[in-house]
Parts: sequence; structure tokens; C-alpha cells
Amino acid sequence: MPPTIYDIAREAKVGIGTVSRVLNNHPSVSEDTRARVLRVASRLNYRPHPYARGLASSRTNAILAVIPFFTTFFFHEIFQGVQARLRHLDWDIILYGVNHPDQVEASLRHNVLRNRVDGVLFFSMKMPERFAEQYLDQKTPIVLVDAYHKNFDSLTVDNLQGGYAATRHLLSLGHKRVGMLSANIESLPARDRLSGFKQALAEAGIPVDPSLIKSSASPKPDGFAHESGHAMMRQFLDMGSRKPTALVVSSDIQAVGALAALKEAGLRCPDDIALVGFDDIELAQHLGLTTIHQPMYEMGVLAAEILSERLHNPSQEITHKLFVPKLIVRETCGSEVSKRPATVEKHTA
Amino acid sequence: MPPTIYDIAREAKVGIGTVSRVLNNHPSVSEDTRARVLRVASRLNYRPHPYARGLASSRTNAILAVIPFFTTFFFHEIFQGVQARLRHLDWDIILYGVNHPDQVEASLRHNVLRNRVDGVLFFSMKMPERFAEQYLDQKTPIVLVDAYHKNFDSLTVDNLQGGYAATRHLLSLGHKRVGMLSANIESLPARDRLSGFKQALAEAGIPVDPSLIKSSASPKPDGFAHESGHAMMRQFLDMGSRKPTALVVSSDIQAVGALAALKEAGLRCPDDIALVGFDDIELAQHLGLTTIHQPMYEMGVLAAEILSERLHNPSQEITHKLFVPKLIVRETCGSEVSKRPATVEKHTA
DNA sequence: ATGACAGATGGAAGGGCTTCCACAAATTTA
DNA sequence: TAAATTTGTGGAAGCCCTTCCATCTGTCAT
Repeated sequence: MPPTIYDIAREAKVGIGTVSRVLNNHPSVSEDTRARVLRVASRLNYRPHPYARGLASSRTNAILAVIPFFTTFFFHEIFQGVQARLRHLDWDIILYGVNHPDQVEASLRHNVLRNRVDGVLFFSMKMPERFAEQYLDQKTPIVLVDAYHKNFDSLTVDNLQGGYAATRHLLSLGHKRVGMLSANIESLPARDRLSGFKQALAEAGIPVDPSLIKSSASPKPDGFAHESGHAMMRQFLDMGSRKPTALVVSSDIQAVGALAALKEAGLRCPDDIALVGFDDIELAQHLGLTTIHQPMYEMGVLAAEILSERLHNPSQEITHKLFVPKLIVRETCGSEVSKRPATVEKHTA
Repeated sequence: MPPTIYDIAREAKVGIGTVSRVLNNHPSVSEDTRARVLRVASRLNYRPHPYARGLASSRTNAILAVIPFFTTFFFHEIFQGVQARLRHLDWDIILYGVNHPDQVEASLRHNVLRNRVDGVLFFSMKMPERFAEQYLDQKTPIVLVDAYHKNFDSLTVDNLQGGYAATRHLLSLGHKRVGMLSANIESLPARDRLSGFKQALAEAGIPVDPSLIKSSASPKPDGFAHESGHAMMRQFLDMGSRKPTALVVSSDIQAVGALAALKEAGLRCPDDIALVGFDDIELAQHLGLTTIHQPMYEMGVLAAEILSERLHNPSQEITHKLFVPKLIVRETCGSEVSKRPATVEKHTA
């Protein structure tokens, strides 16, 4: 049997209350006693029993991470950030992978309402409105990462800025017929990225050509998929000479599909059609994909921090943190095209 | 306050013992009582408190998953399998990501010895020998996935078979100068894959040409990295006309690096050098990489099953399950080369 | 009718901790 | 010196369950 505080109390010749106080760094313990208790605890190789602790204190030292399993890529890096920050707080992370949006609500109810966890990190999915409403009288903090709801702390990326930056980049390289290959515009990120695209065009005085904007109708992961990129690129290619010379793609994974379609058609990427992706998944680097980087690791770290703060101070005001994504220039836009018009721009500027 | 069994007992006019028995499907409760209790429980929206349960029964309903974070790709699928199997058992998965092998032992001690979890799934890392020894008197079951130790249940892939199959494939396509781009041979999987390679050559009566075998010296993820593939492919290319016409690569991620190196050198993949990868990570599909598929999802499911069985029957004999990996033919080996020799083989057969 | 036994049930004990109240001892204040 | 604090300390109570033992009721064999 593992040692309990009773064992320690006996050996150290103190009461269990004192042992508990020592272990919890309660101030009103004399230095002598504290040292003695710690020595015994260490000698006995004592570990507090987390469940007993949780039961007595109604703190669990665990958080729940609800993540979508259907969009694989996003999460690794964020999660590393989360854990890096959480580890030394000695918190456990209970992972709940969701395969289908319908499972989201069940998972929240199941875990939050059972008081199994002190807090929740909720990733990249739509917070079910019904839950959000009923949740108001709950006290378990929930932090949304890559998701937004007015009632909860959230960390999001400025998708509009991202779409804008991607488009600006293509324009600055001299492209005139810039199109957008978008995910399902039911999805808010997809909509925002598209808005950024349009805004950049507007600023450049280029009218929006609807034939150069295609968006997926797929509901599954809202069109953020390899296949959707492939299919839509095919459509663009079918436009023949009226096809765009450059495309903003609403996610890297779609860009991968688009690249495959290009290759199949015997076309080359920077030369025939230039591409900018979105996300900067690890794969993007391997493929030399120019893209919009989301600071995932940092988001993970900050998410953990915000959750931790709210745990200590539940009444603080709700914060919504917006990250600005960054353009990463690689090969899929080339630079030859850029040379001429870029200097032109400089002249005109 | 959430309702407790006392609330249910009061409302259903039974004792708490009876409530507990109903909730745990204990047989000796009359149908009437059972129904009444369940009705009240459902009306009060009762959820058992997992920590109280854990404390009283010394079962935790949670398992620990120790996974390496430094090799990103492998897990998603395995993990989905694990969760698919575990979810309906109402088990929680506590995730512990390890960034450096040194953390492995700490994580095990921390969690296993605290009785925080009922069992452990341990992925893709070397079980620290010191822990394995000391562990013998422990009762928390540990199942190794993609890892091996004689004292623990394990699920592994037959890497030798995989290397063999990959090599056979290239040979059957008519390649004579087949090389191997290997990860660090400190790593057991890397060694086994290389053995399979050699065995296939031997069977085909082709002497092993040491200049056609290169292995990474990198210790980090044992050379299973993009960069290592790139660097070693450069070395192969520097061999000029003495370079291999086909390569078995010890992981897909290295193959990606190798492909990049080829592209940079202005060479084309199936034509100049054919490649077979290993792992069949999602990316492989996108890139059309011929590779050796490891049945990850199935391994996850089975891992969960084995762990569950051992939980119910701790004394059963240790099992070591070996999965046979499968060749997935895509584009990186071409098929033109194959046509001729394949028929030749048929003639001779 | 009696005893033996199975089927239901109630609830005390106990799991390992935190927290609070009571109290003793040491220290300060008047 | 007495009174009032302050500082440490012990341990009961309680967190919410499971489990076990005791009890009670009915059945069945005798």
C-alpha cells in the first residue's frame, strides 16, 4: 500500500492536519515541523492521492481538451504549447477527441457537469449554442481556441487579415487575375478569409470577378479538405484562358489537393498558377508552399495561461485575444513574376 | 450542488446501498426498485462523481497515454482507434506528451505510482529499463504500442517484413541497383527494416553493395526526419552514375525530404530514382508515395482491447502481437519499368 | 409449524484527503 | 503580572462513493 498522510503523521510525530498544511504550503507551519514532515514524506516516497484530494477539495487538477479529430493537422502544435505551459503546474490533460460535431455537446455535458475537470480547452469547433446558454450558471471555465463565442474567453486568429495579406502578396507580385479557392462559406474562418481577399482587391481597385471565386459546398470538415481543393482546382482549370493566374486557397490542406490537380494537368505551380495557402501546417514547409502562418504553439501556451488565470480568478472579465497571422513566403508564388511589377509598385509609390 | 446518491435515495425511498447497486448493475435488486431508482436518477440528472467513485473503489476509469511529441505524424490514427474503442467503456484518456526521452520515466512514475490511472498505453518509445525492473511489483497494466519489452503486452509492426516487401516490390519492377536510405540504426525499427531489405536482396541473389546503404547518424528522432532524408538523398545523388535506380526509405517523412532533394536536383521521381517509403502517413497519400502501410487505427483499437482485457484479468499471460504491414502502390515507383520484368518473371515461373 | 435458505435492502465503515474549529503555547501589550 | 493576541498544532467532520455485514421478508422443504 502506498503511504498516506497518516503514515507521515505518525512517523513525523505530528497530526494529519499539519501534514496536509505542509504539503499544501500553508503558511502557518513552523520551519522545523515543515522540514521534518517533508523529510519523512520524501523518505516514504509519498504521493498524494489525486482523487482523495479532488474529492475533499473539489479541485481536480485536470483539464479537458476537446479537439476535433476530423481535421487532423492543426492540433499538434497547439497542444504542445498547452502542455508545455501546463506541465509544471502539475495538471493532467484529459483528451477528448471528437469525430463528429454532434459529439461536442455530449462531451461537454459528460465531463463538465460531472466536475471531473477544473477547466476546458475547446478547440476549433462551434460551441453549441444550447450548451452555451445552459452553461451560464456553471463555474467551470472554458477557453475557446480557434473558436469564438461571446460568453467565453477565446483565442482566435485574424482570418480577415490573413486573407488580406495573402491577397496583397499575390497582387504585389503583379498578378491581376487573382482568384480565391475557398472552403465552405458556412464556416466563419472561411468567410473571414474571403472577406480579407475581397478587401485587398477593393483597395487595389480591382473589381471582384465572381467567376474567380469558388467555394466548397461540402459540409464535412466544411470543405477544408484535400479533395475539395482538388475538385475546385479542376474547375478553375476548366476555365481555360480565363482561369486565374494566382489563387488564394483557404487552407493548406486544400492547397495540397490543388497542387495535385495542377500536376495531373501537366501544369506547374508558380508558373501557370501561383498559390498561397493558409495555416502553415508542417506539410506546407515540405512542399514549399507559400502560406499564412498561424502562431499555433504560442496560442497553445496562451490558452493554458488564460485558463489558469481564470481558474484563479473566475470573475475576471472575458477576454478575446486576436492573433495576427504572418505571411510565409516559399516557392509556390515564384518570384520572377514579382520582379517586374514589384519594382513598378516601388516606382509608383 | 449536483445531486448525490443520498438525494436519489431520499426521493426514491430506498437506501444508498440500493442506489449504488442499481447504478452499478448489481444483480440483487428487484426490478421495481431498479426502475424507480433509475427514474429518479434520470429526473435529477444525476452523474456519479468520478473521484468519489475512484476513491471508494480504487478504480479510476482513466488510462494514461504516453506519446512522443517529437514524432508528430504517427499518432492521430492510432489514437482515434484507441478512443473509438475506449469511449463506450466510459474511460477517460489522460494524455501525456513527451518531448524528450528523458521525460518518459518521470511521467510513468508520476502517474502510475500515484494510482491515478488504471492502465497505461505507451507509444513508440523505449521503455526505460530501470522502470521496467522496478515495475515488476506494480499492478497497473501497461501496454506497449509500436514498442517492445518482454515484460509487457505489446503491439508491434513486423518491420523486417515491411522492409522485405518494399525491397521485393522494387526488385519485381526490374530494379537492379536498389539502395536503402535508412534512419539511425540505433533504432530497432530502422535496423529491422534494413534487415528486411538485405534479406530480399539475398533471396534475389543480389550481393549487398555497401555504397548503396546509407543511414542517418542523427540521434534526435533517430534520423526519422525530413532533413535526414534530404541530406542522404543528396549523398546518393553525388554518386553520379553509380547512384541507385531505386531506394527503400525507412520512413515517409524521410522520403518527403528525399523527394525535395530530387526535385531540387531537377530529377524526377519514378524516372530517375524510384522510392518506397514506410509508415503511410496521411501525407504519403497526398504525395502519391508508394509506401508500407502500418495498420495504425487497428493497432489503436487492439491496444485498447488488450489493455481492457488485462484490466479485467491481470494475471493472464503477456501477449506480443505482431502486425504485418502492407505495401501500398502509388506513383513513386512508376509502373513502366515494371511491365517488362514482371512478365519476364511470369515466363520464368 | 419450524427451520433453512435465497432474495432484497439499509446503512455503517472506509477510501485519503482538506478544512475548520478548538486549544495549547509563546509572545505581546497594558 | 494579568490579559490579549498570535502562532502552531491536533484531529473531527465531511467530500461522495463502494462494499460489506446485518437484517428482514418471503419460499420451500420438512
